[in-house]
Amino acid sequence: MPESSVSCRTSFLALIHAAASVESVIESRLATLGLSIPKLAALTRLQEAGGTLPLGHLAERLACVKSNVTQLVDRLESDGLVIRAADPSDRRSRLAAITAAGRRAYAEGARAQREAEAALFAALSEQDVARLSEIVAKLERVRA
Amino acid sequence: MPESSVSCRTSFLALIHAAASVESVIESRLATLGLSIPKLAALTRLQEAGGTLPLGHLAERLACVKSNVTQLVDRLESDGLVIRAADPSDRRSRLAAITAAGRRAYAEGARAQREAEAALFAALSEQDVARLSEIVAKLERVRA
DNA sequence: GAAGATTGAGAGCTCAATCTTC
DNA sequence: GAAGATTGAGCTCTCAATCTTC
Repeated sequence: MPESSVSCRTSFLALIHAAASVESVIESRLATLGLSIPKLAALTRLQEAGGTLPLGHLAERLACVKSNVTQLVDRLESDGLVIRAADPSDRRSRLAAITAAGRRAYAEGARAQREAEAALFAALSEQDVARLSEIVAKLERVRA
Repeated sequence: MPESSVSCRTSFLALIHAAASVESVIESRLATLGLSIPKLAALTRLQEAGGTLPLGHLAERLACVKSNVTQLVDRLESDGLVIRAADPSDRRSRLAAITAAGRRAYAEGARAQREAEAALFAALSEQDVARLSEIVAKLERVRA
């Protein structure tokens, strides 16, 4: 769990960073299943797509760079959760395919994630959630 | 800039993650100065401490593991921003000492950070900031 | 033995360069 | 040449093991 602990003092950004660190609630639950957030995210996209996806598309849906997916799938593959297969329609392309073990891991991971999120949700009122999205939207506007 | 882009869809955690990604505002400004958030954080702690700090203390103030600081100081050292010195009082200990270039980098970096934060602040009302800290506090409570 | 720091291995991320196939 | 994927180099971070000094 990397999670830039070093930056935890950027005055008001500290708030945002602290908020982000609740990710660790989910992270630790997933860790007991041998999963991580990036791994579960990949399995989720794969599952959503029916089990198979060219690496490039997976990268898009994960909103990250292709080389990142190459390595993520490497790890997933050595975990036995995914395998690479040839793409019949284009020999340049490689398909990431979820395995039976991958589906099981996905199911358990998704449940753990739902539960952790429910706990987080429970701590906030509807109004809190609304305010949070509003604030985030304002902040996002600066970013551009 | 690592910044776990892959996890950007954990339903409501997506909000928090999006918020955290405003860090990139600061990150890119620092990048033009050859700095990063962790590097600037280390220089800041050093500056606060009068220019010198045993690596272990630096790790504490940075709220991270010692081995992380070892490597961070390695990079800072090859940037010429910090040097390692012997600790006269304890031969086990090594001192990280900020250099003249390090002080200059700190000054520029701190200014860039202040400006970026001011821009972020400007986007929020006082009430927004208050609400945000409140929400973060609630979330933090779950984390335990 | 305990406290400093470092090293080794590995997860997660990025960019630039490369290789194959279209 | 452009689109797939991969590789190489590097940043940030963690944990476990090691080495030196107390």
